Amino acid sequence: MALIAEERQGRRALAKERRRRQLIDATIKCISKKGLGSATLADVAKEAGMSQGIVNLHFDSKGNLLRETLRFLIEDYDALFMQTVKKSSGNAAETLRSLMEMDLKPVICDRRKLAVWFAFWGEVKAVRTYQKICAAYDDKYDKVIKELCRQIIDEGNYDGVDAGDVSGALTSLTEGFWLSFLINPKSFDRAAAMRSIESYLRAVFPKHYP
Amino acid sequence: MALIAEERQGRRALAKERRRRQLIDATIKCISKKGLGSATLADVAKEAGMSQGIVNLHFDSKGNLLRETLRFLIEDYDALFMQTVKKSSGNAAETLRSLMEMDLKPVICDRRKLAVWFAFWGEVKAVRTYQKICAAYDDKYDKVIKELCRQIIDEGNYDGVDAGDVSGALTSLTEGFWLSFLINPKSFDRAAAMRSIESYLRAVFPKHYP
DNA sequence: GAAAAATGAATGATTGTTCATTCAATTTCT
DNA sequence: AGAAATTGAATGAACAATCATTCATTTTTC
Repeated sequence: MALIAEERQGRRALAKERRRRQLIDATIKCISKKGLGSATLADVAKEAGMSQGIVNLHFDSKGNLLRETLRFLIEDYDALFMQTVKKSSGNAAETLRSLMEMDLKPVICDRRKLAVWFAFWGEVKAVRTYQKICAAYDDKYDKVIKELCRQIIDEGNYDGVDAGDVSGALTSLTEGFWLSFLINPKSFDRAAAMRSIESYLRAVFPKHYP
Repeated sequence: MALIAEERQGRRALAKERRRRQLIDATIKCISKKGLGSATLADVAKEAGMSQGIVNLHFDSKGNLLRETLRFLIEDYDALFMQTVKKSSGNAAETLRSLMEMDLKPVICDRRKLAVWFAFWGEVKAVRTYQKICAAYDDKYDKVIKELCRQIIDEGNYDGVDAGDVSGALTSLTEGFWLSFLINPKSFDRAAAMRSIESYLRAVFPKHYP
């Protein structure tokens, strides 16, 4: 179906999709540079090298542009997450470690992108749409990680370890590291962060992470 | 020094300080309600039940009001942090746990306040002043917690445990929980978060947290 | 009654949105 | 196939709304 639709698309439709993507890229740059509140449509258009009214032409309104930008960020993350799960299928312990490593990779743990994530998170309580989008995906990832923990606990017969507690700790760990990196990039150390995560995994699941 | 300054203050000066405080409170409410970008000075004045030009009278500019609001939030947190350290002096392990518990107390882990924290964090990369303020305090807390970890490691002769790694992980944990609470308040469970933290402490310092 | 505080209407700058117009691509017609 | 007609993308000037800031005036405090 997607193929048929794409075949139908002439140069025009493809160009349109490209334009939207270029504008979203420009939006990300502008937000990371000036903040969500101060990034204007003129800034975005200039950053993209296009004209004043271009955003309203392609997105109708600023609100739409911002929502689509958030959606793009999430889908970008989601694709990497799913790909990571798929690649390392089979071994739960290995999958879990891969996912933790993924969150610290430069593609994700990039200050420019993180600034935009936090900008949206900062409006989550004020803008219901943002919250819904974020909450839905957070739930999804939490379920996957919890299930991996469950499997590991089952395999290792770990006593007194709750899958939910561990998965909660793991996701919080990475999100907290992101904040540290955003606020204090100089003192942040990717390797140290990964060590922290591994030391935690080793402590909780000693048989799986020797 | 603070006392002398306050004694010097007549009713007027006190009222002025009270006004500033009321305006900061109103600002916090407005930011949590509308977001940092959409909260206007008219909103703040209305929330405080005062007149249009009141913010410029007391803070000169909107930028100043926002900076002072961030400073207020931090000093508020700082006071509690220092008080917690002071109270539970003596035992490093106990102090550390108290600090972790503190971060999950309703006074701190309050969605309205957290929304404002994240709003500022979302602009950290764009507004240098915010970054400097946040980074300075983050450093301060990191040092305290790292020192506590060092003591615990020393007491317990823990091998292969790095104080910096553990303190980094602990602060990341709480900050990550704050984000979870902000995004998904329904599925967030204070007790579960505390269990996660304790499970981490138990895993890393088994002799101190049995 | 003088000084300070507070008000709220007015101001000017910023910014999202609209729209008439231009230009290029695609389709239709011969 | 090539000319004419149509469509839709893109522009940027103009518009309208919003909002921080100012200030003349009123109210309160000492």
